[in-house]
Amino acid sequence: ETSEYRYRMSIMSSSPLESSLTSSWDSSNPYPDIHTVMFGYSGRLLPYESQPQFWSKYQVWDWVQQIMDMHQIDTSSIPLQNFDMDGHQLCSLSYQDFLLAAGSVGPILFNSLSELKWSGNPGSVKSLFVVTEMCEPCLHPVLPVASHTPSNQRGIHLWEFIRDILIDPERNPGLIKWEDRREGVFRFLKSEAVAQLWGKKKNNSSMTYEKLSRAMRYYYKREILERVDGRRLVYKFGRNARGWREVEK
DNA sequence: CGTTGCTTTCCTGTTT
DNA sequence: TAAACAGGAAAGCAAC
Repeated sequence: ETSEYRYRMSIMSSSPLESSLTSSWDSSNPYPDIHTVMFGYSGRLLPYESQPQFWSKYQVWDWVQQIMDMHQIDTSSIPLQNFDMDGHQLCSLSYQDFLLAAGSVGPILFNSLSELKWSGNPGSVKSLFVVTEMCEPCLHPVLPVASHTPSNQRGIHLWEFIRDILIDPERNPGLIKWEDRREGVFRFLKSEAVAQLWGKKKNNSSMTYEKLSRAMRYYYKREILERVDGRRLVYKFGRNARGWREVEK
């Protein structure tokens, strides 16, 4: 497994991906550890680790955003809703489909996907072993998703929506990151993307971080959130926020 | 129908 | 300077 590991690392180190990842991971830490470089945010598995046709729709989003980052394109310049699909659907898109979905960015995404289709790692037993060894969520399994994704209850609250993205790193496409897991401190990495996703949930295509953050500020009074001063895009769960701790119930 | 809770929208001003 | 932060004010809306 050592050779495969070195192979992976050499790919990662020589690509623009590394700088893209480390800069958005934590600007205060110039020396990201192996875990960070290999798995990115929240210990999640990078979509590059498997074949695109098997990506979840969250991994598709992740891929789109990382390609945009690599090309220094603002994520908000294309409607991410157009990529609300899983890897299988993504792989069946034509060049024309990409043009329609992403305009001038379409060809970039199309070419990137074409490359991945050819060089995609089949996902061997060894790579799965490495993932199991290093993936934090595997060592500390989160509570069943069903208890947090209300199928019977209508109308999810914003803070629950944020929490559910955070506690399920597998599905968190680098949108929000824990700053201090135990204390419940977290930071928005892609504020506008989170707003779009929230808007999608509420069937509101005009949602922005500006408006989302106003709702977040209302949570301070209700002690669902606590203030974190001087740190942009950073929030902290308060005493009235439930279901975010690692050991809770 | 009216109330209530939770936003959503808009705004002006301040801070980073 | 752009992006966030702060809140007041008021509208929207679904549940009750």
